[in-house]
Amino acid sequence: MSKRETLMRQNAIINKLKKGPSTLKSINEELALQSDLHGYNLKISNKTFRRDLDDILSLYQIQIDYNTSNKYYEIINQEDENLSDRILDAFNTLNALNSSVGYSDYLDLEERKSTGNQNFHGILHAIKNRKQINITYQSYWQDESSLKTLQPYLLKEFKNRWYIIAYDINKNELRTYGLDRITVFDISKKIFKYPANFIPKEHFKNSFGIIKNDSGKPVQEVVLRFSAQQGKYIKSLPLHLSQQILIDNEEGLTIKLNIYVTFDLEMELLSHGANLEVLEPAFLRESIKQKLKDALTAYQ
DNA sequence: CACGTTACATCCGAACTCCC
DNA sequence: GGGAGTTCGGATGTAACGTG
Repeated sequence: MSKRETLMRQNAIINKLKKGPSTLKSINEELALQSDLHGYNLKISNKTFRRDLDDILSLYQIQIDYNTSNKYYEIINQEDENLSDRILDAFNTLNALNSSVGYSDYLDLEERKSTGNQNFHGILHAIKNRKQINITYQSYWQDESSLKTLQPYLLKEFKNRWYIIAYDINKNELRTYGLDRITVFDISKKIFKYPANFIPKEHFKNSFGIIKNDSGKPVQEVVLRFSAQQGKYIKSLPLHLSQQILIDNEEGLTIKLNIYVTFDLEMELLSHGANLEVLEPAFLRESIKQKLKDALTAYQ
């Protein structure tokens, strides 16, 4: 059974359950149907089905549980649907590209900088099998590239870039690395233990993007006032899960976030320019004010 | 009774090696 | 360089026991 069949099978299980809860029997029927449709053999034993559920949880962050009272399987965590959808999407794209080998004359792919996706499968494999990885990493901030040994926990997408959340053996702490900055990648044979207390969703609960907390300050109540026009956009596409609307009228939109003040949050706030006023906390208001002043001096 | 867990044997594809 | 043979590790299935 090829790796692609495994991926297709797990995709089929997820898609089936996304349509609604299912008994094991009807999942097996769906797999048999898909096998006929695509000419693959996706039919499996109960044991492999169990293993697939574990894999789906660790790879796609989708939890599938058995509902004892109703006697069916169902997807439990729908809140983080975006992340798992994106991972599924990436998988499908990769599969399509993999199966297109030999067709390069007929495919004209968009030119773009590598996002590090070539390591996607390998890293997922390492996360799933709890294998340490060795990477050569070229930081944005340093000229020299460095060798790192990581225990990978999670792949996360943020603003069209992919990041790996991993425990850095040498630094002795949890770090985030951009896939596009990884120049050399290999999977070691060393197995690590996935920490029971690490819950990916919880880890980034109070973070804006992929930086957990670089200021060392506790979670802040950040109050922001947007122009009425920009407010419409912010309402339809909230900045953060914790976003609460305080005031919403023709003068503007005031919102509150419970969030760490990080570098990437400040960059986001600055990108809204004159459409945004930071009200609280005071240190953030001051920091943004200073950065805007600095920006202005370049034009004087 | 149906699912969950653990242990172990088996199978198969991928990678490696060797030879022509 | 590539085809045949070999090795190895990961994926799968079977079975036995646990659990609620």
